[in-house]
Amino acid sequence: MTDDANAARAPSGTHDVLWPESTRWETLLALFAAQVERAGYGLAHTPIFEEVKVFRRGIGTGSDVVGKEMYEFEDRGGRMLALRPEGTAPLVRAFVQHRPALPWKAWYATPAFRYERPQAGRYRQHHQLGVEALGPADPDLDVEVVSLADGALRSVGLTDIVLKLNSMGDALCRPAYVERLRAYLAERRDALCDEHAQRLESNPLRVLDCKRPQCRQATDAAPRLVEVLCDPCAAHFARVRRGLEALGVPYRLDHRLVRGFDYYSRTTFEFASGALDAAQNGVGGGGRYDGLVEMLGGPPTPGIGFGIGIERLLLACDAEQVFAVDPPRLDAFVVDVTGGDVARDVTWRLRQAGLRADRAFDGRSMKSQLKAADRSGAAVALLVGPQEVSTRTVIVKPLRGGGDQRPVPVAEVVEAVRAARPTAGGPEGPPPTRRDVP
RNA sequence: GUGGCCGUAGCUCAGUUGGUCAGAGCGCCGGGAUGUGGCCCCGGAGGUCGCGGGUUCGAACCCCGUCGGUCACCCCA
Repeated sequence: MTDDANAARAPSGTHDVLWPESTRWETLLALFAAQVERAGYGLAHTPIFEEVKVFRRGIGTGSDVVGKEMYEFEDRGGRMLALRPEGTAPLVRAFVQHRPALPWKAWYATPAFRYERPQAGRYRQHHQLGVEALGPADPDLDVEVVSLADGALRSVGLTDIVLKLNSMGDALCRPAYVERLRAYLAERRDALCDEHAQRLESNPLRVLDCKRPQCRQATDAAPRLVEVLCDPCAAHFARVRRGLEALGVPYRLDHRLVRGFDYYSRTTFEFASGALDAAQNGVGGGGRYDGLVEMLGGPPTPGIGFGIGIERLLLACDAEQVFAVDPPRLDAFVVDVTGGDVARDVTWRLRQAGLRADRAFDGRSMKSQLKAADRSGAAVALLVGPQEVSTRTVIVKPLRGGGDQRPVPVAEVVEAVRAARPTAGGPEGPPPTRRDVP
């Protein structure tokens, strides 16, 4: 990029998604929507910003996301607001506010904002696809949600992904475990990295997912939460595991999986792409949050959900060389060298008939217009010169594949173009061509 | 927030130890007799070398600052 110093540009950490890349996004959204709606989830839109307390109470002030990464601001009325850093808390807030009938299953596609230093796969505005299911404490709901996330990732062709699974216990068994872990680690404080020696008191769980070798060593033999779950949590977790196995969803138990938000309880999970060697290889994650609704002022209501990062999912697709999506092509491109009346009328007519049609502007030469027709990817070019005008015809010239050009009466143009279309779609036009999408 | 690397035409990049160093490929625009794209040929537009300051007789090349990008840490999608 060699912009002038004063040329406008997207803010640091944000990015534009322009055509044709945007067709991948569209296709992804459509695939995702089809899968989760098939499972009874309905689309929910909530505001892009919320009162700060929605996130503070739900995610927890101890997390980095809330502590130092939120886009907070005070509006003109003195309200403290924040751009959403994730998707769960806003949806739970909406639940608390509207109290829809249970079970309530919703999905969303939304931007999320975090003030972090940008790097590969990490943006200040990124986008997430996700679902939330409120009401049932049933472990089969966990199975449903995890398998939906797994299915969403696999539906775009990803295969090199690992599902990591853990249980964080509940308010009964976790506190006891945390104390035990703290005591265990306290004896080995010197073996920990500086940072976690510090954080030992405030949040010993986080030491478990430290990547530094010394911390890994110190925690290898540490007591594991899954081994000391209370009976109900253990039974829940066992049922979840059995369900995933029954559905053929492969997973790997990971006792170090301690997700960053305070609201998680019991089942937590994360998907990592093996194709991404960057530090940001997590393409999605989620978990159960049985206390969150109460934290936001609602009645005790269990819940579980997941979020998938769109940018990271697409990066993983690039790395695995899957989910290449062809942008939709035009059915016809009108080339008119007689002043444009025919281009104007014929193009309009084709569009009215549900066909994809475009044309050249500014009265360019035939060569120029044909080049544009070629670049557009249109199936046929419709040529109009003085002779065609006088005979009220249009030359239909195939641009792709074989076939000779032939004159067609203007009155029959729509049918001629429809017949020349590469795909036999409905009157609304062909669907986007998808490659590598099962 | 901390650190490493980078910043030359729309894109990908060349630019020797500072002195025709402002270039190439692709893309874009135009042309290749008599209305017809893709291949090929010819021509053209387009950059105050991110920005500001400094060193020097002279800087795209050196120094400082700044902005942006990128990678890593932290954390996460």
